Amino acid sequence: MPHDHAKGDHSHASAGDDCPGCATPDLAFASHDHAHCAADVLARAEALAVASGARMTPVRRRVLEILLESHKAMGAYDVLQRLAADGFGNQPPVAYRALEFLVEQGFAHRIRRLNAFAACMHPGEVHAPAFLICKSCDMVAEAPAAAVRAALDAAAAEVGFVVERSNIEALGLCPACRVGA
Amino acid sequence: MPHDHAKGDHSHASAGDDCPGCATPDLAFASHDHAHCAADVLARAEALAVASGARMTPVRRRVLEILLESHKAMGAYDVLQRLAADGFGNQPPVAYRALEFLVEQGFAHRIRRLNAFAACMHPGEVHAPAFLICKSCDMVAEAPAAAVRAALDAAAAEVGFVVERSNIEALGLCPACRVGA
DNA sequence: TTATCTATGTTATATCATAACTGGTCAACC
DNA sequence: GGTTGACCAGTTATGATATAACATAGATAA
Repeated sequence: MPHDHAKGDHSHASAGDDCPGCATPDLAFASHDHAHCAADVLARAEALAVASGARMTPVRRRVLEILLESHKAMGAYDVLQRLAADGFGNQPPVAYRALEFLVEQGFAHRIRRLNAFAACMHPGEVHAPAFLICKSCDMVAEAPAAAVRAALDAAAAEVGFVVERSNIEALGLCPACRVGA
Repeated sequence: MPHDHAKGDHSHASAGDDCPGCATPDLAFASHDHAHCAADVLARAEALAVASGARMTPVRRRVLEILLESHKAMGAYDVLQRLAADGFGNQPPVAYRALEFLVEQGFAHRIRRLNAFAACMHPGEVHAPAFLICKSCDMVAEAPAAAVRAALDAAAAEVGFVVERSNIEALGLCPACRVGA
């Protein structure tokens, strides 16, 4: 098993078991079959939605698909433009509501540093990611950050503060861009 | 010595040595003589600016004073309103430029989660703070987060990512509000 | 003292986000 | 079948945050 999932090994909706997300936690920065990667994540999200009773409507699905097209974060208005081109509404709330749903369900993440959103590459897995944002190619990866969260909780506990939610984002250079520049 | 400063023990511009910032890293959440606290931080920032050749102009000083009035983060437009009331310009760039200067100098921090700014309570000390944001009283404390940063650097390094800047913010309940609620 | 640099002020606009209301769809229930 | 209630999508309108670009004025350095 490539890595531990907090909920045990997840089951893939698609056939086969060469899930890129399992093979590489730093998926975004690794070269991979992105079509497979995106389809796999989408399928997993769909399955989770069915399981939890959350309604994966056409707009919501389309927004997730759009986010999954690349490992970059997208602004709500960029998403909106794409939606409008596909015949969906073209007013901000359409995009924001779908994005909010995806974030709530854990199918997408909000990257505060960029005022943008990125598809979650590990839907259904309990993960507390740190976001690694490459300033050169704009790609965003989710790094496993259990240790970081633990350190943060400890630092907070030291002053009597109880952490409820946190965002941990790092700006820097991904492996590929570090070599290039 | 209350705690270690990376640059050695700082010297206080004000007399005495009962610097609240030294006594309590979780300054914001501890009850303290805030007038003293603010004056001390301001004096330290002024001294640092002189030392580094950075120009602490009237607007910039005033913005820092405003931020120092409480341990809460303030939006740029709130700051602007205060500036305008004091006879400074009342257009957004006036506030944004002063805030940008303060952040660059390390005299203030940007809290991305709040789209707001808070005075740095440890100017001149090398520190990599995590921000603890109380969702009840809105106060923001800087927790010493060297360990958190180290964990983040390590998690990033594992996938070949080099961290340049990072923001670590936690939302939760401060000691006082935790008791109250 | 002139040239240069930096800071402030202003106008205008870009970008990000949400409130409030309208109408449509679907399932549960009578 | 019709009604109800929940939820979703669409729209209008506005609010909140942030920056580009240019004009003016003050400090610094030659």
